Order: sequence, then C-alpha cells, then structure tokens
Amino acid sequence: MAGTGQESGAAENAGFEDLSDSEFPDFSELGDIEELGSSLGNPRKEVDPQGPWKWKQEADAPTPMERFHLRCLWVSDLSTQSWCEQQMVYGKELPGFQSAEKAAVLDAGSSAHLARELELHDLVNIHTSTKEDAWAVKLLNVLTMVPILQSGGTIREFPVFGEIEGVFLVGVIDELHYTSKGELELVELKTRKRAMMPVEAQKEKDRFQVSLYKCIFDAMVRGQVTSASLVHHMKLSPEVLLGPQVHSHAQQGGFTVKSFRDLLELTFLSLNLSDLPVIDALKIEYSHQETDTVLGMEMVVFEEKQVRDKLRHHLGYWTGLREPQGVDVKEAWKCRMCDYAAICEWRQSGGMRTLSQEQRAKKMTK
DNA sequence: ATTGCTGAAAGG
Repeated sequence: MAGTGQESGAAENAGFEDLSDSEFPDFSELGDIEELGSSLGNPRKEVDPQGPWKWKQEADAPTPMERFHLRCLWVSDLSTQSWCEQQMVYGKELPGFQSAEKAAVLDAGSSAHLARELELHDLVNIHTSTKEDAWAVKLLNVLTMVPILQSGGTIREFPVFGEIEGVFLVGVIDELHYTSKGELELVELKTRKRAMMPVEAQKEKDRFQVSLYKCIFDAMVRGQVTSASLVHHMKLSPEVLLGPQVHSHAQQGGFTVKSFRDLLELTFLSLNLSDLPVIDALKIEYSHQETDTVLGMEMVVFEEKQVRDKLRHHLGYWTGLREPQGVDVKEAWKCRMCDYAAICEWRQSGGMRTLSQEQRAKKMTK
C-alpha cells in the first residue's frame, strides 16, 4: 500500500533500546521543564483561582480547534483525550516533549504494527508536495482496499475519515476481515511492555478508540461521508492536478485520473457502489512486546449512545464550549506516569479537589 | 495569500 513520502524521522526515535525498564518515568529533569512551561506562555486564559468550573468563554476567544490550526481531529487524539484531557492538551502545546522510555515503548508498538502490515502488502513510498496529494494517497489506499475486502480478503491500515458530530475525524483501522460467520470484524492490535492485561481505564480508552473507528467506517459505507464534506473540512482544491508520483501510482493501480477531483469521484463511487456492510464486531488483541505472545482479547460491545455522548463531551473542549479538565481524583494514579505532572495546572490548582466541589454544588441545586 | 502549515498511531 501507499504511504506519503515525507522524509521519515527514523533518527529521532533511535537509540532508546538500552533504557532502564523502570515502571515510572524519572522526573528528575522537571526543573527545566517548569521554566519551559511558563516561558512558552501560550495564550491560554489564566486559570481562574475560583476554580475551573466557572467557564466564561469570551465570545471572540479562539477555540482550541482554531488555536492549534486544526482542520480535523485524529481518533488517536480523542483516544488520548479520554485517558486524560489535560495531558492531551499538553501534548499539543509542547510537541516533541515526551520521556525517552515512553518513546521507546511507543516505538516498539509501531514496529509491531508495521510488521503486521507488511505480512499483507508491501509499502510504496510516494512523494507528496500538496495536501491534495497527501489525501490522494489516502484515497488510493481506500480505492485499492475496498475490492479486497469486498471479495472476502483481509485489509490492514484502512484509512477512515468523515464528519461526525460536526467535526471531521480522521483515523486508520488496524485490520478488517470477515469472520467464519461472515461478520465484518475490526481488529485493533495493542502491544504491551508488561506481560499482563491492561487495567480497566486502559481498556476503556481502547474501547472508545475502536468504537470511533466504527462510527466513521459505518458513515463512509452508508454514504454519509461525501466528497463535498471532505473538500470543505480539509480545505482541498479539487481542480489541482495530481503530483507525478501520485499520478503514476494511480495509473499502476489501473485508475485513470488526472485531477484530485477525478480521484475523489472514483473513491466515493467505489465506496457507495460496493455495498460494504457496517462493522459487526470489534475486537482488541493485547500482545506482549518482547515475546510477541497474545495476552488476551477483548470483544467490544458497541454502544452507540454512550460513544456519541462521550464524543460530544470531548468535542466540547475542542469547540471551546468548556475548559480542559484533568483526571478525577479516583484516577490521580495516572499522573504518576504522566510526563507533564510537574507542570500540570490541573494538579497545581487542585483540579481534583475543585471537581468534588463542583459535584457538591450540583447536588445543592437539586 | 497579509494570515503560511499537518502522515495517524504508537502505550500507560
């Protein structure tokens, strides 16, 4: 399958193999980070000393979508957000700031995914220079994978995209295949450093992730995602001609296309005419990184209302309806392994305490 | 065009 050919950042993740296996990150360097946090001084509103539940959104204040110059949201960001919203925000504000241990574990996970993908197809690097080209590569992948799935085959790294709850979401499904019962099943691989099944909070985040994939995929095969919506949200120009490498790869695939519009038409025609079913089953497979053994499976029950409610709550932050929140006091254990714990405003302002105040306030009004 | 710009996921 095709991938966009930006220069890979292989060098920046290299060389972490010899780090210690300690369970929690070492925060000894956080003195510097504290300075970093204040000197970077992003235009965030000051935290109201009376507590973060008193949101007074100024009418002209940019929403986080605008502030981070985002045209779409990634499923992985929403998934991180469901772990800890405040942590996800720090990740956006201070990109590239992450402990080496965590990077190494993520890197091992990436390798495992790549190995799996390569079992099914080769990768082709395609140079892209415009955003239309980058989307063209994605569309070409959809275009070549839909017939494989339609004829009962297995596909990996299937791109999904579409407007859900008013926001354009983008993601990649690990694997889709038909079960022996003829059900269309999504498989999400999760590799783990430690040879044990994850705690409930981790599972919940993973369930949310695959549920979002189903929402987007189903919308795509139901014809609810249109090329007009894609063009509008991603600010694409249908009339631009495809770059030489994209064009030649399309030709090799047997697609006669010149402009981005041609490819849009073909892709949405294919999606709408192929009559693919919605996803019947969601499966998460946890496996141990070092030994590559399966630790366990989780079949996810798709609960549309709960997923949509949770998504809308998360989108409320992005669209500026509410301030970001950290974790509830019950989940403060997550902070032990958070790279931003030492600079976290939620922690410093006693966010966990004010949350219980908020709950008490709610009770009193009832 | 004065205001440009994006690989998604990787795991806890």
